[in-house]
Amino acid sequence: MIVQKTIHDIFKDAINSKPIFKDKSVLTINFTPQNIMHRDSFIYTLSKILAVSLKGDKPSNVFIYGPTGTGKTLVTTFVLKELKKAADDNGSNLTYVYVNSNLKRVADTEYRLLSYIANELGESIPFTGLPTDVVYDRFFKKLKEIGGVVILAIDEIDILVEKIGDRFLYTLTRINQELEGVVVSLIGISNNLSFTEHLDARVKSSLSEEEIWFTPYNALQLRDILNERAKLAFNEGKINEAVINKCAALAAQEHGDARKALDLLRVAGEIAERLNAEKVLEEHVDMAEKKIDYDRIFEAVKTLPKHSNFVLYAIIELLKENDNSKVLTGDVYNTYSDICKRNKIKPLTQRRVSDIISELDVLGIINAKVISHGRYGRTREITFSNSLDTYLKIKDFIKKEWLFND
DNA sequence: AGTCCACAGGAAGGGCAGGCGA
DNA sequence: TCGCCTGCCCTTCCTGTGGACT
Repeated sequence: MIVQKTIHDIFKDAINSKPIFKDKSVLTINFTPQNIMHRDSFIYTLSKILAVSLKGDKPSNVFIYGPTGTGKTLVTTFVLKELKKAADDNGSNLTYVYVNSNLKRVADTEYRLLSYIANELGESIPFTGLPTDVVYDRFFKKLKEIGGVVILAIDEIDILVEKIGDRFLYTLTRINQELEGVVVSLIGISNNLSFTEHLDARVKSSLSEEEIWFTPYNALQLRDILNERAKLAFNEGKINEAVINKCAALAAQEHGDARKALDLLRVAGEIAERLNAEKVLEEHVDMAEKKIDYDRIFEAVKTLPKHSNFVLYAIIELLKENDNSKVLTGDVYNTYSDICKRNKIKPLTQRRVSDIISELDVLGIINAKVISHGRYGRTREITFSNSLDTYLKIKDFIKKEWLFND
């Protein structure tokens, strides 16, 4: 009788229980909330700077900087959308283009960037094939045709400058003297303040006509944000205050990163869902933290070409042998060459492998620090940026993916 | 103070593929 | 189809470098 009642309850619960999520998309970075919390002063400042465009005047160029997940992109796109609405209502000629330099095939080269912006403005330009000056001509022609005020918001502008230099920015900041009937204004967004030190002095002063520094969120502000989003994202009773506080606290430790806080909350919810839990618990947040780190590395590794995978494989093999301490470039190159030979593949040169190690470091897959051993030379010291378990899984993936003899 | 190591990393350029315009 | 232009990946050649050793 008791058993029957239990089974009955299980079935009844299954029928009656609500899913954990109401709308998961609320917890992604693409979601723009109606109410942007704790960023009022930044919205006000940026709006004030851009408002002159409604009268057809050129707004100052703005340089926005601050750590990751402090709402720079959110505030900028929000203000631009509102500005566009106001311009349309007002009959002002205003156009804006938002460029994320971190997207592959957008800002790898000056050509790509130009063709991307031109395409956004409605000028069809192939992604390769034309001489750069022809692309510039078409771009300028399109700008003249559009006329009015054109605002270009370039996100992660530091990555752009690193890849293609500052010539393009120089041209853009000088464009208003060259073209009649159109004014172009720039918004540069970056989480790396020091990058401006390498800019041409004229570009630097021009880009920084106005500067806005986005301060990180504190744990209380993150909690407010998460609470607001959780109301929209989760069904009632599926999440409690303690879980939200934990996500906020973990993200606050990492320079107040709202993106990280939202990721933690979303992944914790997904884990709870997968484990058929009644609601999201604090232990799900711990699991989420580990999963996010693994996924981040795995996603990066998946896109790497063959030789980068082999180099990473060599690093993992060596670090495992060395008890997870550290390895040097020379050792990595020897092991990598052995792996290539075993698989009948011609190894790349040490010069190229040195660059691959740098690339892996930039992607956050490993840590590589240049150190000097004095008499015994200068090299890079390579360590894991994550747990050994994560790398062993990555190693298995590489082995399966490239089917080689280890 | 000078030497030397083991690279780091810049510069130049080759080879290939994709795409355009005549 | 062909010449031209670009991006991408790579090699070759080279100079620079921090600090232990002599």
